[in-house]
Amino acid sequence: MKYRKLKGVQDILPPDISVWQFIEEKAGNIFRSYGYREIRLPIMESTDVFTRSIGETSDIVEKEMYTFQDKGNRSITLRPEGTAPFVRAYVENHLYNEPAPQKYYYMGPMFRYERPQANRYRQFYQIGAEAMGIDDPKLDAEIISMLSSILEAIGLKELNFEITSIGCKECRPDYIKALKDFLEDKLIDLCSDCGRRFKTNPLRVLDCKVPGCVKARKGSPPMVDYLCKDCGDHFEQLNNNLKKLNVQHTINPSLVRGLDYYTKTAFEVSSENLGSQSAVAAGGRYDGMVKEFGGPATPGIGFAIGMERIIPLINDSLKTTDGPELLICPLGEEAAEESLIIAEQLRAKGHWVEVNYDNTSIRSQLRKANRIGAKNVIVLGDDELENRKVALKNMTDKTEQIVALASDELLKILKTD
RNA sequence: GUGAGUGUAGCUCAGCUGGUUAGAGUGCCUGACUGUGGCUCAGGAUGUCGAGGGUUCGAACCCCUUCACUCACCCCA
Repeated sequence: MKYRKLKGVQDILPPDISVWQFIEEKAGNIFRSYGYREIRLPIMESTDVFTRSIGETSDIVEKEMYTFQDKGNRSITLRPEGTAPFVRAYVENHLYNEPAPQKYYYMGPMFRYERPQANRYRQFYQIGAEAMGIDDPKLDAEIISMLSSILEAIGLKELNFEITSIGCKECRPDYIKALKDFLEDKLIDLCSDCGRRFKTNPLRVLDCKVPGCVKARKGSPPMVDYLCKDCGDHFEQLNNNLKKLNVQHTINPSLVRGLDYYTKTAFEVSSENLGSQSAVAAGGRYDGMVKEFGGPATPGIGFAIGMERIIPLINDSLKTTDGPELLICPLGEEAAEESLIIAEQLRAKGHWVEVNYDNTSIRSQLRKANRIGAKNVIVLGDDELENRKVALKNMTDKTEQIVALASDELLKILKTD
């Protein structure tokens, strides 16, 4: 084989496409019922769109971005996530001038240079939503409820909704200090990764799976205890609203976000039925980001669903392999030409009609009809051409009906199927 | 970037402590059935044994290198 696909990308073939379309359709319908409108953005941006917002020292920026120089020596990056480009577009197109909340959704590929793994790819697809201009926790509750509706509509079960608040510019530093104070004298018990995390991103120590670290951080102060008045109230109201909306969730104070721009609400949905990469969707509030992008101070909240994370959870029965409504099997050259004409007439009426191009035995043509899942078949030979009548055979119940060899006669039969 | 596992037919995989001509199942094609499918039966096609090097009288099998895939760590949807 001369060429192979790049590491971490995948070819999505027709049997799987029906699953993708199912998800996209369900999600789109629910988005629109909540007033979210589709937005389509470029898959590449100026590199600094990401470095500033995601955080210079985050793993994504440090080692996972597909970045290259274009012919004009500009640094370009294939988007590793959807929110930063969205905020760029939001500001650039002055979308904040529309009445708040402004609500958008998108579906498309993201790119991260990571080692591929089960349910993790270098090119992966996200379905995302962003709601701008409102900082009321009712909106937080509503968007989480919408996410829940989408996942439910797709038929996912055994999901865990976890939420927390990671505070804001005011209260988070206090908490980080408190956490570091707590961990300081336990540093020897932590794994080497956590030793590093202690310096770069102490919050990360909270979700380390190494048993020694789990033990060492026992009794560590929870973030929610350190929230300022504003963040604390926000979080409390969010919880109340979620209860009223009947969204089952748990509070996980050690939930950590990988991106720097998040404030207050952070949430994640995971599945017990995936491998190690169990997060199917995640999101949070980003109240400072629009201003950082040069727009007016505007709160925002959003989430993204990982397509590749939900697809393995979907029932395989959605993988359909449809066949044509009619396969025309000609015997001989004259019949073959006549077949083309009939097929064209039926297609013009919107029917899926195939013509068999192999001039082989009727047996082998019917075998083929069976294999491609044709619903009906007509055999077109010398007799049929002469009498202008054909037997239209239903492949499922084996019945045959003699009809005139004319498109509208055939049409009548096809329609009743 | 780190660690482990796996590469044999289109697909799933056998192939003993190295032994001569590399197999099975499934799928594919054809026929039995002169113009009627699925079942059955018979026949047929398809492999640089991932690649390169080495050891050996002899390598799919042992050794080295390399590539690819998979899973996990890191991190994340």
